Order: sequence, then structure tokens, then C-alpha cells
Amino acid sequence: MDNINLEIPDLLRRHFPFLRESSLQKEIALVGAIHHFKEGEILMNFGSYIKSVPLLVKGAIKVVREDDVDGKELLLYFLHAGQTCSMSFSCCMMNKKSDIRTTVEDDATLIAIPIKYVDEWMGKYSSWKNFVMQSYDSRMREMVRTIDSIAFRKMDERLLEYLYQKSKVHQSKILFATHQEIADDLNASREAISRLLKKLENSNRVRLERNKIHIL
Amino acid sequence: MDNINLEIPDLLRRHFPFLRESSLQKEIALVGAIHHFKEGEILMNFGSYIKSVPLLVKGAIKVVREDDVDGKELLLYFLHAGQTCSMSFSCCMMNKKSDIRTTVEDDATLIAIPIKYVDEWMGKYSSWKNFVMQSYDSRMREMVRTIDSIAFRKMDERLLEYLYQKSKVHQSKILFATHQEIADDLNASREAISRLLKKLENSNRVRLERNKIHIL
DNA sequence: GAAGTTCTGTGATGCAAATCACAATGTAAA
DNA sequence: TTTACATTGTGATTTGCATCACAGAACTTC
Repeated sequence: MDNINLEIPDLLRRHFPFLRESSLQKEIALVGAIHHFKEGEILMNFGSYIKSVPLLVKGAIKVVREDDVDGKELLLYFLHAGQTCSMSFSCCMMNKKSDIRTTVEDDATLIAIPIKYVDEWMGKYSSWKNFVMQSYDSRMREMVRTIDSIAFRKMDERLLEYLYQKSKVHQSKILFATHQEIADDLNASREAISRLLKKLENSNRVRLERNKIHIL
Repeated sequence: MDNINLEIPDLLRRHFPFLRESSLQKEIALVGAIHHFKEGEILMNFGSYIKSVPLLVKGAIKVVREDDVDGKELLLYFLHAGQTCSMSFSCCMMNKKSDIRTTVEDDATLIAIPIKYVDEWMGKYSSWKNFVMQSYDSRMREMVRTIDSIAFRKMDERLLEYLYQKSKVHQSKILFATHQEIADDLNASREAISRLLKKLENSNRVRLERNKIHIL
């Protein structure tokens, strides 16, 4: 009778198979809203409060940290379909401001859940509780990987890893990005990235074009 | 009648005031075990499975990441009384191996909770659920701060911040550490740290002795 | 107190990457 | 088509640390 969204159970079945309790699915269908976003849109910016938590069903989201002092950036990780932003969890549950910025990396579809339910369902549905814990866990691990990368790896390795990740995110061997954008994500200088890319091209690992990188 | 630990309710009251549900306190007193550890002891090492989660009631714990490749280290953060290791949460709930090493930074007393209860209580006690979520949240924030520090700050700033943190942890203006130990925590070379400390001494920010640093 | 060990201080050199400075090239706008 | 702008390429210089190489100081052990 209510404004149940009939698409949602199907989306959940396909992308969040662990959330299988049917009463939970019904609740999500009742209160969740499907949204579409285009590449480049900003979902959440620094210092903003969050009012809903996104279940990503299509596309990819980029999570970035920005330095308070001189505005330099650093990519933290990408989110894929079937994942959610645990940062949002903590932000909304503690009602704190966001530390990070999330933008759409690849045209995205998501189910937005108003924050009040995130907490409510934790006690009510064990699959939801597990899902939330699982998200925290994987995000934590991503953060540790990011730390490894900036603390222990040199730029050439980091760049390769980045290209590899980005290729997975877009499911394509052709990446559309300028050297400057890559440099921003890696918190490096554009010149350094240009030179390293040129080296990769010389060793036949990539082919470079304006705004485009072919991974070989 | 059972082996209830009578010290525990009092410890909880003093250090974990948010865990105030009396039935939860009773359960903790029933299944929790008090342990004491001396400075320098290793609580958890890389690759080990965790069988219990620690509620820290006294002292401090250091959480360190080690590089898989060449064994270099990096301090992630310190835990203080009233906190717990959310890494343990995720590790034990997902039954995964540990990514990190935790050692005792300052003689510690903790209540060890067998992991099975961590999950069980999440659905049963809202104060416990909130505590767990809160822990995840603050650990997440610590990680972001760590990332900020290594990505955006130079060694001199990082060193100052480190000395400041360590002074808080030990509640003392006199730190006992060798330059090598500091270098390890910051993933730097001993010589670099020696030189930066000497600079700080010349500008009257610290006074140096063998194995000892006075913060002025 | 002599000998060995662990720390600390400091120079010299090397290297990855930032920064500065332009030229060249490709693309969109007028 | 010419102009304007964004992107890429590349040299020169600087900087922040790592690394190497010792020497001296301060503790420990015998």
C-alpha cells in the first residue's frame, strides 16, 4: 500500500546477497530511495553532515582526504557495487562532521538509507549488523593498505598500483585522466607523474594519449 | 555463585561509564578476565588470530603496522584507558588474521572478553553496540590522522606531534626512548631523528639525555 | 678500571621527488 | 583559421631524507 520501491528487493538480491532477511528487505524497500549520479558529482564534502547512508548498486565512488592546511589531496580508496561508505556510518551515528570527500568515479546508482534506520536495524537484523561490521572491517583494511602504500612504497610502485586499481574500477584497459588528476590522487607533482608514465610507456607497460592511458 | 570477578563492575564504572546497563556489567564480570602486562610485552602479533578483545583500564597500548616487504615499521596510534582495539573486533568477528602488532607502551591492565560475546552483546545491549561503533569511529579517525601525518607533513612536524602524543600517553614531560626507537615508530632513519632532535634542543624545545628526552 | 656494547653526533654523498621554468603539442572557442 | 587554453614533455635546481662512515660519549660487564 505504501510507497514501496519495487526495484529495491531485486537490487538487494543481486548486489547485497547477505542482506537476505525478507523483513529487512521490506524495510529497505519502504524507506530507501534510489538515486542516480553522474561521474564527477560530489556526494559528500568535507565538513558536511550526513543524513543518509548509501548502498552502492552500480558504478564506483572515490573517497578522498584533503589536507586542512594547504589543500593537498590523497585518494583513500574506491567503493564498488555491493559496498557502502563506513565513514558515513561513523559520521552519522556519532553525528560528526565528515573528514573526507566522496565523488562519483563511475556513473553510480545507490539506495540511500536515512541514518536513523542504520542504528535501529543493527539491533533488529543480524544480517544488517554483520553487514555494517563487515564494512567497517574492509574499510579499515583499505586504510591500512593506503598507509602501507604511502609509508613504504615509492612513487613508481604507487602509480602502477593506482593504474591497476583504476582499471578495475572502470573495468577497462583505457583510463581517462590527466596527469594532473593522477598526481592529485597520489599527492604527487604533475611532473613526477608525467616522467614516471613516460618511463612506463618506454617499457611498453602503457601507451599515452592526451587525457587517456592505455594499459598494456 | 559463579566465578564472578568482583573488581570488574568497579573498573567498568570508572573507565567505561557508558557501559552502564547492569546486566551487561554482570555478564562482563562473569566472562571477562583481568590481565596485567608490563611495558614492552607483545599483546598481538602479525598473522595471529585473536581470541579475545581487550578493554583497557590502565596504561597504554601501541598499535604498529609492519611492512611485509622489508620489515619497516610505522606507528598507527596509541590506545588509552577507556578504549579498546577495534582492529581486534574486525579481526575476530571476521575471523581473519591480524594486520598489525600491539605492544604495551605503559604497564597495562585490561579486561579480556572472549570474542563470542562481542558479537552476542551487540544485539542484546545497546550500550555495548554503541561502544563498539564508537570505537570503530575513533579508530577510523586516528587512521585518517595518521595518513594526514605521513602524507602531508614533514619529519620535523611529525616528530613534534609524536613527542607530544607520547608525553600525553605517559603523562610525563620526560620520555624514555632511544632515537632509534623513535625513528622506527616514524619510519625514519635514526640519523634524521637525531639531527631533528638536536635542532629542537637548540631552539630550547627539548633537552636531550641518553635514552631520555625532556620536553620543555 | 679495562673492554665491550649501546647510544649519540656529525660529515659526506646519493637519490627520489618537489619546484621552477619553458617549449611543444593538442583541443576548443572566436 | 586564428586565438586561447589545457595538457604534456623535459631540463635545471633545490630539498628532505636515506645511507654510509666514523668518532666520541655513556653505560655494562668482567
